[in-house]
Amino acid sequence: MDFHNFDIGLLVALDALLSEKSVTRAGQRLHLSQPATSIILARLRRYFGNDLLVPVGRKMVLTPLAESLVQPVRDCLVQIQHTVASKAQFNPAISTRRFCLAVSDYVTAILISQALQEAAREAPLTTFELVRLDENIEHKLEKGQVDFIIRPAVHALATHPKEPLFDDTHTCVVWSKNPLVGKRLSRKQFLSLGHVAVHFGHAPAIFEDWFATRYGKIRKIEVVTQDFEPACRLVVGTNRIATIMSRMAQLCAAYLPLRLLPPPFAIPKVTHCLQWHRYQDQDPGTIWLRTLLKREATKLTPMRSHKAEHGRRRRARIFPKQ
DNA sequence: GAAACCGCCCATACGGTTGT
DNA sequence: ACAACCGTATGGGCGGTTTC
Repeated sequence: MDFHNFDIGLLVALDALLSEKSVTRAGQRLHLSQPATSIILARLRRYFGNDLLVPVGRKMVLTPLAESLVQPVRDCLVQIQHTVASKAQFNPAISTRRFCLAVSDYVTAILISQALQEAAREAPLTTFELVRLDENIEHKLEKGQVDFIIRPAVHALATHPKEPLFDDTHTCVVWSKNPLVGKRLSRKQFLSLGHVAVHFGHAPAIFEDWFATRYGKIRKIEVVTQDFEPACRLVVGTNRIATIMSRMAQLCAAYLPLRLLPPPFAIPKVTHCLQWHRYQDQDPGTIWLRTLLKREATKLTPMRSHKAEHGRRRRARIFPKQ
């Protein structure tokens, strides 16, 4: 193939220039000086026979040709990045690779903490970065800045592969000394209490979304937090209630004065799935971590529905263990 | 309102460094 | 030795702010 002196360095610089729309900022991103970046821009202009970036007042704007290059150039770089990674051998025993996972505190608590213990045994030199499920997370996956996203399957992207990991139900959480709630929770009580809601940046947690769609804004949401664990802490010492994933509720109840109650609504089970970039589908390192996460997920105890749980407790009272 | 000033940004000239 | 690339210094354009 003849690229007429167009090398991958120019492609990386073009990507920086197109996304930053500034020679100075592109230079900072490329760890080059502004003049060096300006010369690269001049080379790109000669190559394409187009100004690419033109000054409008104090800003630089993209020409139509440059606009048309933004996504193809990005796709091309992501594909190169993943191709290079997939060609490299992955040996867990000696790999120093860094994996970036976008997860909630809930997934970290119930799955990732265990999975990383196993990873430390199999691949002691690998490192991990856990990032929040913020509004840019899909963009970060597209750009190759995040290797995996673990979140409810209903939020998964259709454009990238995914695999279900585990199911969970919802549980209502109140302070153990909450005087307004007994052993059971009625719909009337649920609606009369102040609520602690969980929102991940721009998006509400799956229960909040489900409830709002079904019943509208009929709850008193008194506190909004970004994670599940703080939601549990924020009901302690108050008459508030939080509705969160059951495994997280059980974990928190082990060290916080909480009472767990079945929700007075039939909330559907939530399937959490693992998602990765389509270009990483054959990457040996990604396959290793996918396999490990899937294996750890199967070790999670299956969640009983609350109806079954009630029945089990009743049977336990009737037929106590000897 | 106009001029002066300032800050930001880009392009160019020039010299140093590095690899072939 | 030469080419390629980089950084520093510098100049010019532009817009915003200040001063008169």
